[in-house]
Amino acid sequence: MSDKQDQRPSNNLAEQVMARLSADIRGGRLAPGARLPTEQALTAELGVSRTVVREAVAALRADGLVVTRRGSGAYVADPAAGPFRIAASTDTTLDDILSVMELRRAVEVEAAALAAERASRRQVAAMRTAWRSIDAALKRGEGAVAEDFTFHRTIAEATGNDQFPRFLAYLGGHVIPRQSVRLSVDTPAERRAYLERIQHEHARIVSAISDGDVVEARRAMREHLTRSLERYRALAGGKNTHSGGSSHGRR
Amino acid sequence: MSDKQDQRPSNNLAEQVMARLSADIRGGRLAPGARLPTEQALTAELGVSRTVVREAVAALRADGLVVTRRGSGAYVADPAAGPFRIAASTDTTLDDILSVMELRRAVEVEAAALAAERASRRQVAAMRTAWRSIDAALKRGEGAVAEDFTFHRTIAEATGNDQFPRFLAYLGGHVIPRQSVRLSVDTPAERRAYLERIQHEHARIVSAISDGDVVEARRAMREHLTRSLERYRALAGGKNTHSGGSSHGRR
DNA sequence: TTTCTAAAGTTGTCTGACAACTTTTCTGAC
DNA sequence: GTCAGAAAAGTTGTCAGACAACTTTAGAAA
Repeated sequence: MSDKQDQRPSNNLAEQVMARLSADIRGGRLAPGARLPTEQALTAELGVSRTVVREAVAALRADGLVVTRRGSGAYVADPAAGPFRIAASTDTTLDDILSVMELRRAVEVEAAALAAERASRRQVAAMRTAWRSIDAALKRGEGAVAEDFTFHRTIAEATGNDQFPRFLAYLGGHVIPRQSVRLSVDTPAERRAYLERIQHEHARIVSAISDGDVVEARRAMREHLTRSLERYRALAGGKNTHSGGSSHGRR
Repeated sequence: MSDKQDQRPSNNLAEQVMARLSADIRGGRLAPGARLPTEQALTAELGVSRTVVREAVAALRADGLVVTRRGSGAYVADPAAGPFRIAASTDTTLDDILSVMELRRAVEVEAAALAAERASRRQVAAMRTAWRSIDAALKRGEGAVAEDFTFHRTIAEATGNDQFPRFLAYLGGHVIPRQSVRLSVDTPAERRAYLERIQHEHARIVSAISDGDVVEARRAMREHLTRSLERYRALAGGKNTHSGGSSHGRR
């Protein structure tokens, strides 16, 4: 339930066919391992040319939903495991961004802890270099969003687990671009104070990681990202205590 | 660096063309917003038919890497944000699974904390129901992997943040299937003892969430998943202290 | 300079054909 | 009756050509 698809008419026939087949697969009407109708059958059933059907199947194959075997047919992929993606359409609300930021916080807090356990001297040095880059950008009066992202990436890389930087990079594309909005609402003085506090938080994170202090690294990163979240939440109007929306009285 | 692609010859021309274009985009040779070569140009340059080129572009469009405008051309999508996916090819190593499990732990530990803050009475009841389903399955002598997954999903849903269950569902497809391996190496007695301990851990997690005890919920979930990780790590031969592989002496 | 029109360029769709490969069916020997 | 091999049918992969729908550019006219 609640898949939130882009359900526009899509003047593209191939996309319509793809949406149809994709729904059949995710809806369970086509079980994993089952064979799709032949291209000929689909052209007849849907009233489109084979070109369109083939492009639709190519798209499904790119999403990992089906595999094709020449001479045999197209089959639903085993774990029906399409890629993970975040809506990222035009109707992204502030609540959507908060949801993604919470997910990001979960990953980065743990990344800081793992980095404190595992970071090499060289990786810690990379963090300090990234920190100084932010400082330099701030002194130039810039927002330093790219430098900030690089800083967080160096921590993710220090986990020794490639999934962390990869996932962070993915999330970054969905959160970072809007940070300019956040910064633009303040006066220059407020903004400068804010950015300096951020840098101080960054420094504490690096210190903890450098010391191998897992607990403190986690705490510092959590505080850093939680403040970022709170700031966003305030922007949302303060009426939501969390991204869920609907209230539910417990206790 | 270190992208770890499936670089098999791939007897499918369209996939080769797609890989080529995909690399051009991710490698920055085609900047966001830039126009791709026309289909005609690609057919000439790559020596393939227009059918092949069109299928490749359709695949890229499905991945969100390009958008096409009829009569105008194909353009690199703005945030160049393809979907997040985990390798999941045939050559998945134990280290790969450990990497994913660490990412999962990061997300689920935070999910338990958020659930402790936000879960409604109904959602807590759903957790207890899922817990009893595991119990019933164990009494029937089953492995209860599906029930276990449902249990964890109820917690993710109780965060009120849709990203958590969605991401967990995605990761589940890459980790859960292999749990059968884990269970098959034990004697029935060992296995039973293990599963009962798991259930005890589950119960502590639910209690903490039900009490609204954020710290304890986090701790219980972390302990639960860390033990799972350690078990896997032992299987890997114990020679790796973490998934990174290469050693790097610090301190 | 501005505006309208025509032309060229580009993607979207259809049709037909053949190659490469897999699955099924048929045939013949035992 | 059973099995092995060959033939046939079925299916995806690739190529080629054509036209429709739409966009961009170039040119003509005011």
